[in-house]
Amino acid sequence: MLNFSFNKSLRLLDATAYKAVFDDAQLKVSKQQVLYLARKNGTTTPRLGLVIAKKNVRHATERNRIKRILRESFRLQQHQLGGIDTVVLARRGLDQLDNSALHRLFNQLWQQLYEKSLKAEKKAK
RNA sequence: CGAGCCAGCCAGGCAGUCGCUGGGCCUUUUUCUCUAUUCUUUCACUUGUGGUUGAACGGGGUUGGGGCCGAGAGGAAAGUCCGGGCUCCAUAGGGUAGAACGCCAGGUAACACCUGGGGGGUGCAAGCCUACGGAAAGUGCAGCAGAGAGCAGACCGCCUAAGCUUCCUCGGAAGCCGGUAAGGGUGAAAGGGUGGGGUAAGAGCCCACCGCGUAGCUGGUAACAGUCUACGGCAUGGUAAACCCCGUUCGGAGCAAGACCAAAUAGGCCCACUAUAGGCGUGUACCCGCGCUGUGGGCGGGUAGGUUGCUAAAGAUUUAUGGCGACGUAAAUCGUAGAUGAAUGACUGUCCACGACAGAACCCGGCUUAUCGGCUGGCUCACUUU
Repeated sequence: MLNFSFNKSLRLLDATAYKAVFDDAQLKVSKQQVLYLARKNGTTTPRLGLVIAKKNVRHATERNRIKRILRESFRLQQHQLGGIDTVVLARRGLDQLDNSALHRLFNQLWQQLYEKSLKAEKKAK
């Protein structure tokens, strides 16, 4: 039985961790409303960081909703990803989507990210 | 039943699966650590004590894993517009400047809030609105229209008594000099209103009533009110969310406040050691040469980071009691989010009225703004029926 919990070890916890991803984004996946930046973290578990700017998503309730659904989708996909640190940035218009559309969007992007990371590994070899 | 007014309450429910945050309890050698007892190693001597080495078996704390239990956004959590608590800094006292407030009384920790009362406005009414001190200290401002807009003003109209001139039928007529704020007209506003007297025509010019002002009296804690009394012929147009004047209040900065612990790197201070030394690198090794460089320890400030502040509170509910009321007092009961790259959820099913506005960030009291609907109570008006 896999463990689908989502505790602090699966999050980016401070500015240095965020900065590492921003400065060395090996993998990028994006759609009109979101951008994923990611890099290897040298461990076997993935970690997630969120940047939902007030500028792009006006209301606090909408920001909370997006973050919750993002974390939920990450929680369910975590075993596919391996040791990757990811920062997700919201763009304008993300708050226009409803919950099910958000789920679809995020799952699609996690899939793309996973495939890209496999390719990158093959190249390295 | 229709239209409307006021006050208060609710903010999708239920079930299943998977999660998040911080509590409580249990469990697990998972980490580090403290410690009782027993045995053991070795040393000292005052010969059974103390130190020391290791082990066994307990107990506690801490960290990690697992399990169970119960808790977990709002009426506005929002805007950050007021007021306070709390924290640090400053502070003899007074004044100036500046800001806020502005009918009266009360409530409160305090307020720009609330309650009660008064004045004004508005609605048939229940009610609602009210920035409601001073224009009789000074300065300023006011489009268009209009003759004139603040020591008023003759455009039309009205008058021709007095004075002058001319004519004359000696009654008067015309003109000049003028008079006049009743009427028309302009304007948001034209310097009290109505009636009478008066007059050439008029005019607070005089009178009555109404209104206004001042002083008194009466009622009221007061704002204020009065069908009361006296006096004043009437003066003082508007604007103070224009400057201003008067009265009252106000020290500053904020939880990124403040307190504590505290890496790495750089720098500071102190102490010890060392100057033909030592360390590192290098010439194949030694001797020796060359290049680079003081070494070790401690202290304090302080950054990242962590802990705390951090939720028990001017607290809620109920009852009693004082008060018209806001609210106060007393007793009993309850113990109600505390995150920090930031939790309080996601999915599925189901029911219905088909779910609005919207997310705590030190904490309270207000105000303001947003809001799908639903429910409860009280009241007003209109209609119908009896």
